[in-house]
Amino acid sequence: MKKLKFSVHDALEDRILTGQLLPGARVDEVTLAEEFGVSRTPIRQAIFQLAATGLLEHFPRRGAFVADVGPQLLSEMFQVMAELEGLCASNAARRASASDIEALEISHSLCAEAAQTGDSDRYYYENEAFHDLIRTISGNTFLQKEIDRLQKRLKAYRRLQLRARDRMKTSLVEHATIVETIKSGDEAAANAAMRAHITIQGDRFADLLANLSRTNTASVK
Amino acid sequence: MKKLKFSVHDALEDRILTGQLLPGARVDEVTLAEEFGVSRTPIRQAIFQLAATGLLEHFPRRGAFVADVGPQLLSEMFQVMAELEGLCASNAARRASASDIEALEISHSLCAEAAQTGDSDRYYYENEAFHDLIRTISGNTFLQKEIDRLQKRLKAYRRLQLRARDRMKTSLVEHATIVETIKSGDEAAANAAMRAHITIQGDRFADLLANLSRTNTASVK
DNA sequence: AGCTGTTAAATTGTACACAATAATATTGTA
DNA sequence: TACAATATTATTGTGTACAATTTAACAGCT
Repeated sequence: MKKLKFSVHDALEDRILTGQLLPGARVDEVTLAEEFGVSRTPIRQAIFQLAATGLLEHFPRRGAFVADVGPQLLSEMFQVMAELEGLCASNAARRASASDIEALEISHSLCAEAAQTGDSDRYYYENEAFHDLIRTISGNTFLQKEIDRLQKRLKAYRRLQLRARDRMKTSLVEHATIVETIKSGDEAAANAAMRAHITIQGDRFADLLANLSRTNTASVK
Repeated sequence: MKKLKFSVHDALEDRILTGQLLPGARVDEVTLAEEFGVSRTPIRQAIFQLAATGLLEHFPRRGAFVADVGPQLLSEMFQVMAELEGLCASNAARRASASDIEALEISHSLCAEAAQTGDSDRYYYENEAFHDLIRTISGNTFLQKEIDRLQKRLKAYRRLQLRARDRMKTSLVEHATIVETIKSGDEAAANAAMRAHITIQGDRFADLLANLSRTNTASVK
């Protein structure tokens, strides 16, 4: 029976995003209700909302579960993500002002610092900032929201991602290309660079997930 | 107090999509409750779900309203839609089997028939079928769902769309190009053709909306 | 033992009552 | 009359009780 500062919706979402609630886990109304110190009603509200955004799966009269994204769906989601981020890059290449470019180069150098120190947590953070900035420069707020939604659905898995040092290096090189293409205003090139960048991440993800499910099924047997 | 066959969620969604509930309209819980012959609880469930998908806007303690999409947001949504449908076309060009091509050509000829008779309602229907088919051929189910969501959010406005004869003709020509590019397996060309097709629609929409809001503000004054 | 139909327990769906808050109306004063 | 403070009304948010349905447990049968 904890006191909480934000809404039940946010608290539940946070639990999913941080991995306290793992994919496939059952989301029990009464348990959460007494845990949050509220009745079932607001819990149900949150569950329905999260189900609508895709973070939960809800089956009538059978309860809610944390959405379990299989390798197939994951790959599909990354394909869409690559396309959307590619569009951001196109827009950014077309619209970026001088100060935008400057900010982008600063963000990129921060990524470079993080990569050099080998601090993968910091790189994760700076990388997010880098992509966020491009989305902002893109200027399409609807596109931003759609990407945010997709990111949330992937975040539960991203937590498991490999923190390989070479990935950080190659990622940085890709970022450099993206910065260059945006700087030069070449929409098509920026789009292609960003799409490739995201697609590679997706492939890494897919590999990881394939490994995990293989070891899982092995240990279950 | 009507009896209803589907869920409150679907019924409410239907009212928005068919224009019985216009953008900006207030969605009153008690009114809907007695109208559907149920209590407020299931109505609230539906409202929260629809708000999460973007069809409704919900303000705490102030009620829910049918989402009112301004010209800016509308344009942004169409840009995203163009990108997503473009991706479908790319995928379709890569994956289409011989029978897929055949089905696509049949669907296209049905559009042509509708255009020739000048039946805009029928063309609307056949056009949807044509696009649906391409999405299916694309094979990305996640992408399909995302497009469906977006379509729903636009449908409330699409109802208002011009049924100009020349648009039907040019649309058909664009369809022909799309079919050709998919047939030839040229991903990039299919993508470009589809994006252009959707973008033109979006521009038409924006024009229409601009006119409407102009006359609206004029009549209000 | 394996299967099937019935019964019991657990869990979700709905209704209703009350609490909290925002919107509106009213009244008093300058 | 115009404005401001207050009171009233309406509407949403939450808690709780009960109904409906699914899941499981179990007994009886082949």
